[in-house]
Amino acid sequence: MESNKVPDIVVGRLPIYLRALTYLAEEGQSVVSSQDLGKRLGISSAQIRKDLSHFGEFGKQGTGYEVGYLRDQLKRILRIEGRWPVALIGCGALGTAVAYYQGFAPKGFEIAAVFDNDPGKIGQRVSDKPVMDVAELPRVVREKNIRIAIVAVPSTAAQRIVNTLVDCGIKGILNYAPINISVPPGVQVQYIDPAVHLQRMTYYL
Amino acid sequence: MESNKVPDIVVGRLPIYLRALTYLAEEGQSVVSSQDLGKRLGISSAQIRKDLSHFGEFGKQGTGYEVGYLRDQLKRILRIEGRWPVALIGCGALGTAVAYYQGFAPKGFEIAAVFDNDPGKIGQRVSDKPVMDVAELPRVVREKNIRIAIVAVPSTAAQRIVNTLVDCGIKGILNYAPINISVPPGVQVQYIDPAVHLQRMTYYL
DNA sequence: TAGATTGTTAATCGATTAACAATC
DNA sequence: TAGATTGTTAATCGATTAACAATC
Repeated sequence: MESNKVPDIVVGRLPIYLRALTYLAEEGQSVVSSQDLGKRLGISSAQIRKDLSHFGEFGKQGTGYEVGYLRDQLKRILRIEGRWPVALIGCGALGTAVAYYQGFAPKGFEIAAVFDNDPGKIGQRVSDKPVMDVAELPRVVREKNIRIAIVAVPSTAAQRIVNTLVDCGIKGILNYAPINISVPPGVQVQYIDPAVHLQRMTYYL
Repeated sequence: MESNKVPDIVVGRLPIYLRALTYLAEEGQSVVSSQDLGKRLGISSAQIRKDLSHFGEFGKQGTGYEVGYLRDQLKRILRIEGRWPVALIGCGALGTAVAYYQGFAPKGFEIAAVFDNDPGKIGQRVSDKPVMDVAELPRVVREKNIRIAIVAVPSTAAQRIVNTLVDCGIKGILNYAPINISVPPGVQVQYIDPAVHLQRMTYYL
């Protein structure tokens, strides 16, 4: 095990491994080799072994990896054994869809609070949660110990709300607004922009 | 200009550059240097110049890049001068949200047809488009000359529908199902899995 | 002209892969 | 034991960066 700095690109692959292992566990497969897993993901077996070796020794020579065990270890490494509370900012069409999305809970996240700045929306319920005034962000973030936020506001409002979030102590932001935002060091940002993914494909068509 | 094979990672950054240039053009900025742009995106100026150099010479020494011109060149390179018709498969909560998403049109895509296999949904309208039977996929894809599809079906159905799409001649797939799918060479796949992005951040929290 | 910035080369840096001893 | 597969090392491959001549 090398306990130095693990490359971001390696950390970025762990959730992909985890997703595949969770699937295999559901399928009832109890053991998987790096070769099996690699074939499934389009990744070389050497890369999988090297990636995992950053965190420890999880396999058995001649056999491979115990699916459930490796899955749990990856959850531990990624710190998603429990359930992270997440703040959702923006309750328009996109934000509402995010609020109803079923995919977060099984992966270790729950929308703990929903915010908007439209008086017409504040107080209403979305996916069984009350929409709160953005002004309440600092209080709620503190009270619920929220460290991650999902930004689903219009592009024009994105940087402003991100600044607010950072001030509230948010350390991870998942940004659905199709715009680059800037954050201070130590704050993680990930982007979801489906159009960008489509544009990555057209070059090859 | 090097007209050999352009690395995928370079092609992948072009939509990011394009997004920033579109934004700058809207802001009324007419010229941008690689340094400006890089600072905005958190990318080195050298990398931006190197990336662009794969496709031609677009800048002017001492000045930088004309924003509108470079934006249009990137659109040309990415082949998004026109509007690509896209098939949307799956009309549940997620698919419906995708159908209503406003972000595709300005980036060069339009949902040209919506499909589901639920008789209760077929014939209804979603975002002003009729939901069609998946059985009609081959005909519609051919008639509308569709080459890109968005998959928003349950994980359990994803690989099956992807196989159908590939048989229909689809060459690019944007997959919202949280599962790895396999496709033959020559078919592009991109993934949208918000939970994976969240999991990439928790490691650092 | 002086200052700024490009496009490109060469050097550096980092990631992937091949290979294999260890061992289940 | 024989076969298979891990974890790790060293080699390879590719991507990023520094530097600078060219030139606007």
